[in-house]
Amino acid sequence: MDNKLKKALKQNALMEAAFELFTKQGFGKTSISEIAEKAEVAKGTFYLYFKDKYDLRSRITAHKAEQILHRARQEAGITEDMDFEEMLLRLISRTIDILAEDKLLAAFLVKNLGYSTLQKSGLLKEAVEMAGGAYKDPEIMLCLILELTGSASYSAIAAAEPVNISELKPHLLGAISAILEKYRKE
Amino acid sequence: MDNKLKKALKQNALMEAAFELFTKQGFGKTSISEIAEKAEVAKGTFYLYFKDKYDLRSRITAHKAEQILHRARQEAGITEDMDFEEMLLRLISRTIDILAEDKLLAAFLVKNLGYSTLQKSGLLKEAVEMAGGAYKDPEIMLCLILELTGSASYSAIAAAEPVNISELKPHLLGAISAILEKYRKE
Amino acid sequence: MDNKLKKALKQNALMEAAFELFTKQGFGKTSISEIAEKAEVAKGTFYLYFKDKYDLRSRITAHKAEQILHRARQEAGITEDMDFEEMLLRLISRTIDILAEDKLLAAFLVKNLGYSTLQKSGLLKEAVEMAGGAYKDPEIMLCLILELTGSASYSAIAAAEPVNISELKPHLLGAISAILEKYRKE
Amino acid sequence: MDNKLKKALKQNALMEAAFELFTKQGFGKTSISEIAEKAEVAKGTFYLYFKDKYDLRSRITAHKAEQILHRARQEAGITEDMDFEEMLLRLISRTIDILAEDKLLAAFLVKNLGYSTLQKSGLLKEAVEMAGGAYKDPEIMLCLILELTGSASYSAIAAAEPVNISELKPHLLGAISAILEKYRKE
DNA sequence: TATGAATGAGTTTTCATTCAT
DNA sequence: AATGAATGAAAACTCATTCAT
Repeated sequence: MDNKLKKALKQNALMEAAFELFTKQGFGKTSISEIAEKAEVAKGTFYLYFKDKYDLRSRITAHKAEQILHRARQEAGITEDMDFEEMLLRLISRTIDILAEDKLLAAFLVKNLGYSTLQKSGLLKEAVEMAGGAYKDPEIMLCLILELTGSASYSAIAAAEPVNISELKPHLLGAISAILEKYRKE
Repeated sequence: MDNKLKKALKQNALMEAAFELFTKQGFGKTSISEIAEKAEVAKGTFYLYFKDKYDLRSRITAHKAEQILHRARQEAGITEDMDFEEMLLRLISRTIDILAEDKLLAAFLVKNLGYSTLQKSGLLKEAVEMAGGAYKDPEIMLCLILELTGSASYSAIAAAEPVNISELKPHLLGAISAILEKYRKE
Repeated sequence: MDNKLKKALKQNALMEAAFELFTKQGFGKTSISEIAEKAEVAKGTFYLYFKDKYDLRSRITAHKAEQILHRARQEAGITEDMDFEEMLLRLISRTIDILAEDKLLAAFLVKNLGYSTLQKSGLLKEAVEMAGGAYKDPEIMLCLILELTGSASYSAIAAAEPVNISELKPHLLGAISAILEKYRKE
Repeated sequence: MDNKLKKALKQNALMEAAFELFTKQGFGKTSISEIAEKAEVAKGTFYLYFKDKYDLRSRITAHKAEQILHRARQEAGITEDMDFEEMLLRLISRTIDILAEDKLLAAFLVKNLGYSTLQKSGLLKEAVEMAGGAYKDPEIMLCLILELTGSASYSAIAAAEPVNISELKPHLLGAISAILEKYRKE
């Protein structure tokens, strides 16, 4: 009903407010009062939707990650006839582009999105299976690729170190190709 | 003389106590009282040595990083006649071993040691110069390698994901080789 | 409604408690905990109403000054047909009587009520205008009178120096008359 | 000896440092550490010379007041043949000039120098005796004059309210004349 | 459901004072 | 006499959480 809609709106307002504050001033320096104030909601209302700050953070993380991955997949222009390498590179490339548009989101996800969360999302399992035919040790290989991608692109996005993300991107994709090559069953 | 020694000991006691608490229960959940208590020092003494918790953290980070790198270099068995690749792989391998022995230290450094801190340490600059003769874009290449190493080995050390560190290590070194190969001047 | 009333009551309780403590033991030796305890309110509640001790003090000062002036005016028995001198003397006389009843209040106001606060209150401006017709330099004249009154009666009220206030009062009013005389337009 | 000189110098350094800090940031916001630091003396040394902050303050007050009064008397150009009124006016005028040169000193003395301290200084007693011949109630009269002078000139010096001190001075001296007139035995 | 005043435990921080050197 | 590191009691201030409305 209208009621459910309202509820969802309040929850969403809280999550968005918290996300902004967490990214701008850090999790530790953000209080529940601040979040409630920014969301234009009473302090007590917070507890109607979330157990505490930690609960809120993990729900934001999952939500944001899902959004990003879903969008990246949609926009990556993947077709049936592509091979695994091309699909993966396209997906990564598009994800980087999306994160590059939003430094704060990138920083937030890198800090809070562990490999284990990704594993749960199903996407990774899917990818491991797809890679299984043509590559050795697909899970380890994908882990290496994902860690490299996350870590290096974060550094370039957030601090432009050692170079900015658009300059880094071809290098990163090249390195990924090299790793894939190494793991390809001859 | 004696006084300075005592002072250094107190400071060290505070840093060690804080390090343990930060790694065991997290930075945000550690209070200055706790640190002082664990260091067997009065609360007020903390403020004789550190401005606040943040100051303490950054000084611990720098200190620990320097320790690790120094030890790794000492123990890596590097000799004059080695080529760059061998030296780098040995250094990384030894660093991983050291970190593998101490999960908590690994976690702490990954969280708090940014690429920029490493850059300041001088070691990186040195490596870039050494690589300059035989590799294209040495800084970017090294950045990719370091991010991959830090991120992947952390995941393996801290959570044994996707596999434990001893299993991951050969894969990681292999991936690094593949990246080096890609950047080698013909 | 009821809520607002409660809020006002709490604020008032804090101000009254603080006033008593400030006057009895001094501002510097009064802690916020003490104030809260005396007001029978939790420590945190203090910060719901006041920024800090300084904020509280200035609000008490303004509040007390307004109270006193209002009461003095009410009780001074001023009528339309009186001339300025009579009105002023009656007002001052009544103010002194009120302060004489409450040494601590007198001490508090003398310490914390600057001339500038009085200026803001509007009463002074009014008096300046009224005096303008019959007296030269009315603002300076009134300033001299007020400073003399405040300072001398404080000394007599608080310490009975050189004599107690009831003995001093006629002298003070006499001195004020002399000053008025001096400034009267021929 | 040299030793006594050294001692006196340290004590003096502490008093001067404290005076500056008390006037600049207030008594309550000045700590003993700060005073010692500014005096370039170890914290513990403070306790060799003063019992606590209050002791220090009262000694500074007495010292500064004596200095001022002595200087004012020296510079007032008083001669044997002057009558009481002229002497008093000259003394007050010179004192105001001295205080006008040093706002902070003026503020400090007004806050900390009570009428009772003045009484102890002997100067007041002397003045009362001198006035005794020609004026009624000489002590009360002098008290009124001193309170008026202190209070009004402080306001003008510290805040230029209602006008600056050089503008106020003739008014103040005029008012004093009027008071003297009133108390003169016919 | 929603509110926001109230709480008080817990945290940071300051600082007068001591005392071994 | 002089030092200044160390102390710890006490102050200021924060904030998650509750609960009456």
